[in-house]
Amino acid sequence: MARAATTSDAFNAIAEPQRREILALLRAGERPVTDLAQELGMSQPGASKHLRVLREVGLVRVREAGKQRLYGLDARGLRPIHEWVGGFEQFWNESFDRLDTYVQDLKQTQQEE
Amino acid sequence: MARAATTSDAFNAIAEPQRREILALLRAGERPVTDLAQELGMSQPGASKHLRVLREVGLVRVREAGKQRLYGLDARGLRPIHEWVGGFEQFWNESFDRLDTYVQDLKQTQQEE
DNA sequence: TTGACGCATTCCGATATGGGAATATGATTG
DNA sequence: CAATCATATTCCCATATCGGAATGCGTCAA
Repeated sequence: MARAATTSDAFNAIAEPQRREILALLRAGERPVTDLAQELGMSQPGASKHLRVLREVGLVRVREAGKQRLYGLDARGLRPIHEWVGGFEQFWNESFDRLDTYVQDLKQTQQEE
Repeated sequence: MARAATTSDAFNAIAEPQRREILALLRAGERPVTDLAQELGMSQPGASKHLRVLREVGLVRVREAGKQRLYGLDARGLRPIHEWVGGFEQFWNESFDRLDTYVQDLKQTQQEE
């Protein structure tokens, strides 16, 4: 088997930096593709491809507006990620005083040898 | 270019479900490789490979303990992710009343035609 | 030393990627 | 209808993946 598809879930979709930038931009409101492409310095096909991925995982919605297609944010799919990561909050605070102490002890032990 | 390396940052590293499971398990404390492999139903080399990725992005630390290597959680690298995703919190609440409303309006409009 | 154990690495195959270039599609305008 | 604008899709390439199988390597016990 190979790596999971970027479209397999939001975790994979947001692993790509440019897609994160797109999402960030869309917080300001809906935007047409070319707009996004230009603002982020990517090609039009590039933007379209990233938007396709975001659409497939449901992080973005499209609305037809004449010639244009306006993409808008649908952040609901980010919530599970926030919750999963949040499950580690106590560990990036509390716990690591211990670990740092441990590391310092180690260094000191080595110096003493 | 191809897809970014899984080791390029924490976002990529946690895109893989099994690595997420490893991290979750490690909240309970340090564990040797074989332990993890067995508990998660993966092969030993499989576990080793995933742990390597997690180590390279700094989400995990190793400690030699005789024959064994004890892996421990270092969740600090998850904090930036939590913050980035958190930047969308207002959008998965507030904003989507509007969008849902919009969608309902659309449906109604179509029925009326 | 010889085994045995715990882990890491390497080699393989199948697969999916992101980017660039070219092209197709669809709606709008004249 | 023809031309044009806004997007999407397709093709191609270089690259990196995850998984399985086999193997390497360091540590400990007899």
